[in-house]
Amino acid sequence: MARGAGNRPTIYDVAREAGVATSTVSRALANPGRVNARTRQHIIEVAERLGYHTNPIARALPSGRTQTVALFVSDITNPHFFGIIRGAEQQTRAAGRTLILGDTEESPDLESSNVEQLTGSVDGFVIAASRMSDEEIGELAGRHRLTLISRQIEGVPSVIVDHEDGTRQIIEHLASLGHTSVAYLAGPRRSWIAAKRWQAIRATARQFGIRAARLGPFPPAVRGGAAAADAVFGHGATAAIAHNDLLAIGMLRRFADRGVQVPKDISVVGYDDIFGADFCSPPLTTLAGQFEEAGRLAVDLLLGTRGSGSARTPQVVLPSHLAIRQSTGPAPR
Amino acid sequence: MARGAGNRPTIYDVAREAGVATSTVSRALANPGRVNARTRQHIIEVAERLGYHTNPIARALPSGRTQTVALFVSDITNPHFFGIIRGAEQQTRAAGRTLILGDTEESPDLESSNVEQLTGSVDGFVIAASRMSDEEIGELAGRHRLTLISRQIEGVPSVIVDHEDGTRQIIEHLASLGHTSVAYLAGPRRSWIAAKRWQAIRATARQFGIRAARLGPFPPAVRGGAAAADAVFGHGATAAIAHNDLLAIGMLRRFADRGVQVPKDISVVGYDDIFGADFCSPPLTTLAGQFEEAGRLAVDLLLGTRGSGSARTPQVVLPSHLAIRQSTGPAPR
DNA sequence: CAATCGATAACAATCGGTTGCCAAAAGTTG
DNA sequence: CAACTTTTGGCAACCGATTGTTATCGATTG
Repeated sequence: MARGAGNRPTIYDVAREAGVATSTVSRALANPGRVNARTRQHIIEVAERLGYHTNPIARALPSGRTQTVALFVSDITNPHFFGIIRGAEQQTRAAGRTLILGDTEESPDLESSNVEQLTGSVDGFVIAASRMSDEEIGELAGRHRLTLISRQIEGVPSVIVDHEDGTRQIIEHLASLGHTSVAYLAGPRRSWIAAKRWQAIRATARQFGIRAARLGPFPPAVRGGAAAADAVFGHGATAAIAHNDLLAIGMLRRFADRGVQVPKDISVVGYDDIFGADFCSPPLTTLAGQFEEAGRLAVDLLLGTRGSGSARTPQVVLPSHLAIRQSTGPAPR
Repeated sequence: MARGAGNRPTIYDVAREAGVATSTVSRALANPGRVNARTRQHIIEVAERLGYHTNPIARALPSGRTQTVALFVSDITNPHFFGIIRGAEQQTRAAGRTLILGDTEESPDLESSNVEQLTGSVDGFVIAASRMSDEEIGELAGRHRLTLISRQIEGVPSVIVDHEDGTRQIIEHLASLGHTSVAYLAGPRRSWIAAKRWQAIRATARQFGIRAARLGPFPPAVRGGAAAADAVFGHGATAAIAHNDLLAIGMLRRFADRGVQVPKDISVVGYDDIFGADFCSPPLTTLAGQFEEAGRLAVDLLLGTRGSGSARTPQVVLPSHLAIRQSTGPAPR
């Protein structure tokens, strides 16, 4: 049988060297109090000398706990997720765990198959911007420890950034600039948050007496921006609310190419405040949220670190605020 | 003893249900040919019906192979690494493995302690932009499967993007624009690639009869740009070569704030061609490399997928090309 | 001085697969 | 039909740690 790489010393080596039983070594290392202080000290010294490290695989087998958390994002190339990844990585490490990262490429099937594949290797899952249906997620949540980011479902712990209030801020901002017709450049059909954004836009626009139209969907990436820009230009709205910053940045570029001036001819707003939103041209007005914090919280919820252990499933809503930059301005008359 | 989460069916359940021995189940699932086709079919059906999935932990224990690869990056917030992460994730998944991501926060100690902690849980390590010394890396490479990105050390497999030729392209470009004095805004002291870049800049500049100065080091982040911009302005060089695009973008912003015009008053060049380099203001001239490919290749090398198994340790050098945009122009007279 | 009690350490089962070896069954040949 | 070869399946050990249970030892106490 192939030996594990490197022939690292095992608990048996330590036990033999220290002249005690393996169980004593195990307890000395993990469970102080069950073993004499002197013996314990001796064992620790021997372990140190031999360069012993406990084998995480062997430890995980009986307990079923791997000290590992998986994070899935719907598109690893979207800078929006960097904050989430970073926060989750930090918090996971702070809890002495390890983070596994997966890209689900906007595919609900890849999500569930990834979960299936990693079951047993991880203690729980954080899924950001899931593309699965409510039913699928509910079913998965029943069989695994699972926390959501940017998705809210009854009975499943989640962290989202306040989209309703955020969208209100956007509409209010545009209304105060005199816009009376806005277009929402929609995100993926399966995106829960895209649906919520449109709902909020429509409802708030009505309150402010603003016409709102939904165009698209478009790929939520820079390359989707050209079609989106052309669509909104054809539609005639004076303000465009892009599903996310990637799309918005792509639109800015297209407008520049076509000689459309932003914000003189048209205002553009995005969501997420990603890296680059503050130095694109013109700098983008966008809804900012604490996504790093969202990543941290999601891991906390998953590990049960946070909260008084109340019976209710925690549904955290983080505040959002509009970062107003130069891509929005007074409506053309 | 706590049962593993969910009480998933084991190979024993399948064996009992199918009326065969566990070894037969194991072989039927993994080793076709050692078991009768009919029996095998039956076992597979039973496994399917029971919803059986092999427990990766249990499988890993005897073999010592976890089908898992770890990737460490020196700063998870740097978009430069996104391409690498993405490529590594893709290739890992393509090989049926799982990627573990770690942030080492520019700290050599965190690198080695992370490696130590994950030893036994992963089959190998990919370290991008390692901050460890050659000796430490060599020592680590002796005890673990290890591949480097953006770092070259005798005897350790690695993938780098051609910095010498790339730097030659930068200097040549600046020379052709009439610049006679360039400044290199240095990256972290422990960065191998920062040292290499400066070497190449100095050597090539001499060939072209250009004066070269090294300023810094500066934090390789947008926030480092202000100090870097002021330094190069004070120095008087007409062209600035920033250690990376983050720093370059930070400089562009500072120049804009101070009313220094790029490229009329000063030219700016970066390295990496990160997300945002093409839409910052002005768009950044920068050295582009195939970093996604680098991530893929590094995983390939690690897993031994690539190569004819030659005895020499593979040291891949990927080509680079200068993406010329609007941040460079003729030298002011 | 003996009985009892507590602290400490050892034994052994267990987690869920994999695999070397052997035995039984099936098939082949003289 | 017997002897022999080839499949095929089962037994059992093993990976390295954890943990419930039991044995042992010394100390305390009636």
